[in-house]
Amino acid sequence: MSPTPSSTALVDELADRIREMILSGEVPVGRPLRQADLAEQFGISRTPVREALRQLHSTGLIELHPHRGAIVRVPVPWEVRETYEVRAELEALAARRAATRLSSETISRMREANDALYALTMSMADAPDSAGAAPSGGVANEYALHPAIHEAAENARLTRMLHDINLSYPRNVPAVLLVENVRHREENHHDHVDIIDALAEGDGDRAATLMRAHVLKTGDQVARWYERHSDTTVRG
Amino acid sequence: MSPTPSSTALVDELADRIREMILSGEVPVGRPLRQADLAEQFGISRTPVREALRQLHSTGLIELHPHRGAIVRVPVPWEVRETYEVRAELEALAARRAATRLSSETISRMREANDALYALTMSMADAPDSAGAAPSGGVANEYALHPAIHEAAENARLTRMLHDINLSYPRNVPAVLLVENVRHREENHHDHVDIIDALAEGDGDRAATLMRAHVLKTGDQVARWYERHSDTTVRG
DNA sequence: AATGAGGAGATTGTATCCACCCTGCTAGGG
DNA sequence: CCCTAGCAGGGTGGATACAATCTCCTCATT
Repeated sequence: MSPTPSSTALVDELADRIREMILSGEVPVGRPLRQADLAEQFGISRTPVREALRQLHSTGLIELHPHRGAIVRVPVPWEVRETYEVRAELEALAARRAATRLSSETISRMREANDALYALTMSMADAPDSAGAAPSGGVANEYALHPAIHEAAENARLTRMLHDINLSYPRNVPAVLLVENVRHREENHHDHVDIIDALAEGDGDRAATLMRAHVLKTGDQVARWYERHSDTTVRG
Repeated sequence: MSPTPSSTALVDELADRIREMILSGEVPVGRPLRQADLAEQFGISRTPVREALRQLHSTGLIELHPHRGAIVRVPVPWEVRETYEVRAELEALAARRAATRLSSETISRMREANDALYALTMSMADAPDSAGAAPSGGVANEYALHPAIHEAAENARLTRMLHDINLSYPRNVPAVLLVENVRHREENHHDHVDIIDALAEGDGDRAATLMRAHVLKTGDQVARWYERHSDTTVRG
């Protein structure tokens, strides 16, 4: 969330910390975020906390009610669909641009990361204990393919907007989808393979089309997940 | 810039005011924005000013240097191209969605607004005095077609992202392009007519393709304008 | 004359303080 | 018994005060 030049470290880092608490599910959805509590928790005053919360509000992660405080925003399913529809177009653009810019080494690394992700989700499914609380660090690799494409697209604005979208909703939802559902896991891997193939051939149009369909499909799955778990905490 | 629930009125309104000062060119590019000055100017304390500036920073309109203050960000031409490339995809998506949702009355009103804009730019070109300092209020109608499509697209996230993009750069640049250049004026009007025709026929794919090309062309013109006026103030 | 150290002024970043707003409880009246 | 007005408490929004940092000017030294 730092467009070009880094602003002050403290409030941005603070916003990152709070955002991480929300995205990881450490702070349940709907829980009010008390400025005084956060200030005490981080050993600072309320002023930076206020600014950090406002920053999170601008990205749509929390709601700010006039004199009542801030609460973690609970995304309704149709919002998820809207977001993924936009994300699909942006990811498609990124894929189209990346197709003519990716080096063969990078593509090889993308294949490896994709296979590694597949193996990881399989192993996590085998251990049903950890299936629910997917460690965000490990499954953050799920996005390893996408960031590689974003970077290769060489469009800072595009990268930033996709980054912002990724920080809009708790990120453990797509992760649990991969772990808990065999079909999703297979389809995700297969989609990625197809996309990488198109990128390897330098076929931007096909990569874009595949990517758009892939993201829309994922969005549909995430939205369905939210529909199933509606009015429920999103702790995984 | 208010995602869903309105936060406090003051800072948001303040951010709008400052943003308007920047977008309208009232504050020259590169001029530092002093918190104390703004606070005194609006008769308030520095605290809300800080938060408003941070809000503007998150949209990329200003730069925040750690202990040195905020300055209006000068967009470099390649940034403009990047932004318009993203905007083209989003506008294309909006057009595709709008094609199946627009009522015939709305389309009629869009035609009228488009013709009115054409007449307005012609009259402004006839009066060379006001050509340079195009009143933003009048030429804000240039966007009348686009917001109508955004609204008809019925995707809040998409609308918000397009809105944010529109607030990223001084808006008088596309305006002067329309006023000062006959070919741009003609092409713009013609593009709009074609897009409206496609929308009237409910042809989403064609509307999207036309819109994408239209936005990319406009972006190219704007980027060229910036290239010509590089290291110059953007006052028109 | 050029360069670097040092200090004064200005400006931002953070902390603290006060006033207003909102909410929930309680008491009084219908 | 129910409904409404009033009051107390918690919490945020804004103002003010203080500390830290940066810039620029000045002056001494090479």
